[in-house]
This record gives sequence, C-alpha cells and structure tokens, in this order.
Amino acid sequence: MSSPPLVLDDFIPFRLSFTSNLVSDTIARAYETLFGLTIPEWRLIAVVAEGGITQAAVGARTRMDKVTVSRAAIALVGRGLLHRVHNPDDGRSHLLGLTDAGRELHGQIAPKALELEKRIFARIDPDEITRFVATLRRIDAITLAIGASAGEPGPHAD
Amino acid sequence: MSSPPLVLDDFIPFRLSFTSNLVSDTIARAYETLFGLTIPEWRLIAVVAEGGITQAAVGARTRMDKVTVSRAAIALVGRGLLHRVHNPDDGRSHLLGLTDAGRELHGQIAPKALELEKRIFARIDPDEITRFVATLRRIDAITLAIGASAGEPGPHAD
DNA sequence: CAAAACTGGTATCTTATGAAACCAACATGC
DNA sequence: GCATGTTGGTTTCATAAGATACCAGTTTTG
Repeated sequence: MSSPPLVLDDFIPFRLSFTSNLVSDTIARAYETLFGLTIPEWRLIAVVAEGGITQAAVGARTRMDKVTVSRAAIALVGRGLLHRVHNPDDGRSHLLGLTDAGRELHGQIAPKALELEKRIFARIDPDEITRFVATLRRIDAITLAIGASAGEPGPHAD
Repeated sequence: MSSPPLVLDDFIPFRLSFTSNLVSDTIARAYETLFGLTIPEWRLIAVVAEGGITQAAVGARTRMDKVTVSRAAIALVGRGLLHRVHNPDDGRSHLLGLTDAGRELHGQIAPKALELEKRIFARIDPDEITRFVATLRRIDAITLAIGASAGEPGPHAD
C-alpha cells in the first residue's frame, strides 16, 4: 500500500513551474530592458491591441488579478499608451484602447515577442509543439474543473 | 516582411505561464490548508527527504533563490521539522536533514502530493504525459543555453 | 421606485520575493 | 602567513502581488 517515492525532479507540477519560470524570467527581462514594461503591462497591451476591452474582461482572459490589471492600466494610461472611453453600456467600466503611442509601441514589441518565442521554440519540432500546447490546454481544463470545487486564484509572469 | 499577428492566447510563453500558475495555485492551496506549508517549504522538505543536502545545493536543484531557501530553512528548523549538522567538509555550510517530526510529515505529505498530481494528470494518456515532460525538459535546456548569455534568475510556485 | 444584492474598479494593508550589502569561512597566490 | 578573491548563508531594503474593504454604478425583486 505504500506510495512510490516522490522525487521532486519527476514531480510534474514542479517541472511545469520550473520551466515556466525559466521562460518567464527570460522574457520578462527582455521586456523590461527593451521597453520598460512589466509582464502585466505587456499582457495588457497585447490583449487591448486585439480589440477594445474592459479591465474585467482582461482579467478573465489572462487570469490576472483585477488589482493587477487595475495597476497596469493606471500605469499605462499615465504613460500615454492607453486611453479609456466610457463604456456606453455600463457606466462603471471603461473600454480600454491603445493610443497612437501605444499602438506604435505595440508595433515594436509584438514582433520582438514573437522573435523571442521563436528563439526558444524554433529548435523544437512543430508537431511536438502543437502537441505540447494541446496538452497545456487539456491541463487547464482539468485543473479548472477541479479548482472550481476548491479554490481558484491567479498568476504572474510570462 | 510583416510579422504574423500576435494573439496572446496562442503565445506559448503565456500559455505556459497560465497553466503553470493554475496548477501551482491549486497545489499551493492544498499544501497550505493541509500542512501549513508554503511552496518553498514543501520543496525543501521534498528535496531534503531525498538525502542530506546543503542549502546551496537545494538552490541549484530547484532554482529557488538562496534567500528563499534560507527563509524556508529557518522556518522549518523553527518548527522542528528540519535540523542542520555541521558540514565536516566546509565550515560555512550545514547539511540539512529531516528530524523525526519532519520525516513523519513528509510521510504524510508525499502521498498527498502524488495524489494531487494524479488527480490532475490521470485523465491524460501516459504517452502524452511522457512527451509533455520531455518537451518541458527540452525547453529547459534551450532556455538555459539562451539565458546563459543574457540573464538567468529564479522561480516561485509549484 | 426603494431596498437588497451584485459587479467594475480603486485604495489600503499585508505578505512574499528578489537585489544588494554583508559576514564568516574557505581557497589561492605570493 | 597574509592579501585577494570566492562562496555559503543571513540580514536589510525595495517592490510586486494578493486579500480585503470600499465606493459607485447596476440589476433585481417586491
């Protein structure tokens, strides 16, 4: 009845976290030095660039804490990269959008991000990557289903 | 010459971080409520259980910051779960080991961790998991190789 | 339409994490 | 044996993140 020995090195949640942190740190460093952006800020720009969206929606899509989103938004508005327009459908929320400056920054940063991604993943067989991402999504679904009955908080780095 | 559009949802570093955080948070919550342990503390116990080891070695294996390791060690020693013996080979470092209480706690926690792991990954085909972990390790190797020439800091959650 | 319950967003407080400075114990070179 | 540099570990300080409480608008229900 005894369990198999637990070897941290083979413990999947550990491996997942390990790799994620490795990649995140590498990328975070690049964003920081290249554009002076934190991960949440970068995420916000990326999501808003895909179309006008409210903070709540950003939180839902990225799983960032709403406080984190709020702070990132304030910072970016302060830097003139983001603007808000009153949401006609809901007086509480504002629709976020990129300013010209924001759009321009996004124009610079997006290719850079894709390049970074490529630098890491280019050496891996495309099929393998496809399967890998599919597995990630599967894990998401399962974990969300489990977490729904327990607790379900949030993230940080890329 | 224009890049493909960047969709955050398909950006692999984001997906990786997303899933990692999801899993980490679920597990962290369990450790916290069940055993009053933080992730670094739990990691420390897991690694030390595999054999006497110094803090520096823990840091190398888990990629935890040495400060984080230090704090976790202090906390666990304070709780009587860990003890240190002078390292005969090096007067600066101590060898960490589990106390009886620590060993007992580990005996409880390890199966629980494996069970949690199982709960998430049991529904996925074993081959798929094997490939998934292999890809994680491949990404580690690549990222480390890249990061070696740039920056290379540390982690947090499981 | 007023009271109750809810939701988007922000301000405040607490805690976790990393950077940097620091101390002690090695290791080398001379 | 002693200056110089390095490494294990802790303390201190700055900051990022989440929990909580809160406010202002919104929906519900009676």
